[in-house]
Amino acid sequence: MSGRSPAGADNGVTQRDPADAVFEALADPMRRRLLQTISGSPATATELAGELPITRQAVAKHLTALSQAGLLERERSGRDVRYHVTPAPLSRAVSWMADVGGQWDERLARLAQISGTADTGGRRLSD
Amino acid sequence: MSGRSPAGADNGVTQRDPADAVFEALADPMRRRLLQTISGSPATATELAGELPITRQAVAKHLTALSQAGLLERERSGRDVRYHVTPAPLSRAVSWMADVGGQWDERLARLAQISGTADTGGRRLSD
DNA sequence: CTAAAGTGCAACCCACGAGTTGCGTTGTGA
DNA sequence: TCACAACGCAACTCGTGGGTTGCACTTTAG
Repeated sequence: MSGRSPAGADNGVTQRDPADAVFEALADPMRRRLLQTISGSPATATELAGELPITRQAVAKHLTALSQAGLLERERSGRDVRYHVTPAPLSRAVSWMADVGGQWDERLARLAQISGTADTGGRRLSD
Repeated sequence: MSGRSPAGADNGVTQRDPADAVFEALADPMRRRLLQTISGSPATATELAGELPITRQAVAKHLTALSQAGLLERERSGRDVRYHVTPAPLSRAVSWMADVGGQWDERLARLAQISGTADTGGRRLSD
């Protein structure tokens, strides 16, 4: 993404809420791929870089982004750092989607409630 | 987003799958806001621009993006175009997330399968 | 018929992020 | 102790997307 707002001061999207980070993190295909891989089995940046067409540094950046979104957790052991998935934030995202989707599908609505109570505690998470 | 791949030809993320568009569309806060607003009640670009700190043109672009992701549907009536939400693609996204989340929540997994079969027909949708 | 409102291009600007290279630091193993 | 491996930080490049302005086109209202 990019675009900022030469309009000055407040864009209306001033509040940096948690959901932002999650959606932003999931926006990048490479990051989704990483997340998926790690979900299979925890891995280090170097390992991941070995399986991907990008450098370790690039991987590291993505991992940082995913971590900041709360989707990954670092686990250091000696000189290497192993990452594993902490999917909790996903339910907030799911919750938001269900909110937007409305009752387009009763099942999804149920899903929203469940994931909502799962760790969000309730409604309202973004804008 | 940005970044391309000077690495040449195939990055490993060559396949432009549908999920890409959805996640990409949801990445932008303004777009999420639009989606949310429209989900409340269908609206035209000009209407939306009136409630937002950006120009109508910018709104139009976002609406195009959301439409291409299959999240909106245009409905022309005379000189104005009204958009309303078509949330089906969201279930694919949800399905993907549940896939990554694994069995972090058994209930979510079950529902994810359901919403997956809702219009995905099955598993596997991205990378 | 004409003015105004709503859309639809198209060109342009520029911040930001994905990716890179380079180098310093810290562990590990022989 | 010394070499290698995995990290971490920093600087730099460049493409892309969000946003804007400007103008042409079509429909509605008076």
